[in-house]
Amino acid sequence: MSDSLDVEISPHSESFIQHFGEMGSRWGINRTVGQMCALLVVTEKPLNADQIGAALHISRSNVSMGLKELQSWNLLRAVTVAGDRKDYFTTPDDVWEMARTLIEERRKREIDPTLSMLRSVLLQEQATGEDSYALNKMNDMHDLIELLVSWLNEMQTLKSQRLMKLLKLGSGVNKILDLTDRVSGRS
Amino acid sequence: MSDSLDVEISPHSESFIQHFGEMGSRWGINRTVGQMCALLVVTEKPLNADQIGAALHISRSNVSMGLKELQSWNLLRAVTVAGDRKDYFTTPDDVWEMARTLIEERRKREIDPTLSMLRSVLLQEQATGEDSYALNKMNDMHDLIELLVSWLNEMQTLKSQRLMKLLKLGSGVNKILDLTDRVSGRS
DNA sequence: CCTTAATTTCAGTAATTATTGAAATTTAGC
DNA sequence: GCTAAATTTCAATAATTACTGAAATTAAGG
Repeated sequence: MSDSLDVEISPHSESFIQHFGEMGSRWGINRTVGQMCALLVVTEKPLNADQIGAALHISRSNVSMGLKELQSWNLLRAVTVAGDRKDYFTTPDDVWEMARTLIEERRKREIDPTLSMLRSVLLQEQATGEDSYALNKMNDMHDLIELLVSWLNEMQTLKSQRLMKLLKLGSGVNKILDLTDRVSGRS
Repeated sequence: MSDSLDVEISPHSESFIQHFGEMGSRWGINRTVGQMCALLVVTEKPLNADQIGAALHISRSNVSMGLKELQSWNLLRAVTVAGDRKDYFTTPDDVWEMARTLIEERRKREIDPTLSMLRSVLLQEQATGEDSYALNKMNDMHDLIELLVSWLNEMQTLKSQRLMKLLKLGSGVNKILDLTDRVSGRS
């Protein structure tokens, strides 16, 4: 059964969708995918591919490719409607969940490959000590990224409530750290 | 006085530079700029534009544009050599400093504009309560991003040593948080 | 199974972004 | 302030990436 193709988009939502389209290029994603994601976020009901295409004035095939892309980012929830053969899509309700997913995926794509590369280069490091300046830099970078990644992973294990509390504390954590230092007598 | 155009690049460094070129596209930067940055990181001595171009096999004008781009990311240190009219460039020695700069710049380009957009949309919010679902989502997103950004800003104020300690603590902070909660009687 | 709706794939084309060489501008030393 | 070296700008073009419509594939309902 074909639903209406008219998806009501308020001016506010329109701004929001446009913005995500423009920002898309600054992220690794393209305009269309950014707009699709934004549309699904601000639309309460799940949408089918035709509705998405109509709302954003893009072709059906472009929608299909965009959905595949969003799926690869784990940002899609598929919904099946009884008596309708079309697939309906929406994004997770909780923006915190989305943020976590986004951070995790970006880590996988943008940081992990560099960590692997650095590991493999440093592993092959000959005993010759040649180009020690460069190897030293790579080592520093490796350690930094490894620390960041393992910290990120630990944060990912926390419940959203806990994470929020931690974030709100901000550099206040520093004071606590200060305290524990003094107690255990470290610098 | 024209230095040699031959910049020695070890196989290790070559892998490193290639990798940053490829990853460049996943970041918002292009291949060439990624390679230039990587080259300057692993090369001890500052390089001039001709040397960079020769090392990466790119045109002089491309180097010029790339340098401008890197400059806009605050990732360049310019060095003047006595008796040489050419400009020499390198990246900051400390990879932690570079990481901080990178995170700050990415925040400015990728997060701040979205925060502004959300603020302005939410500010215009009419009393009508129309499209409340979308406005609600934007509000959630606004609060999340604001929290993240202010946390990032606070972290930026910490000294590298302090930051490292905090990162190493990881979710261990959670236990301390737990403790303070119990002491002050919160959940 | 067969039919038809729905989705995906893909080759061609459009749009965007990156790169170049030549010309213009800037800069430093005389 | 003149000269020559160094750098930047910019219009042309190369390379890449995005988008489309048509054809192929998949999947649901009888």
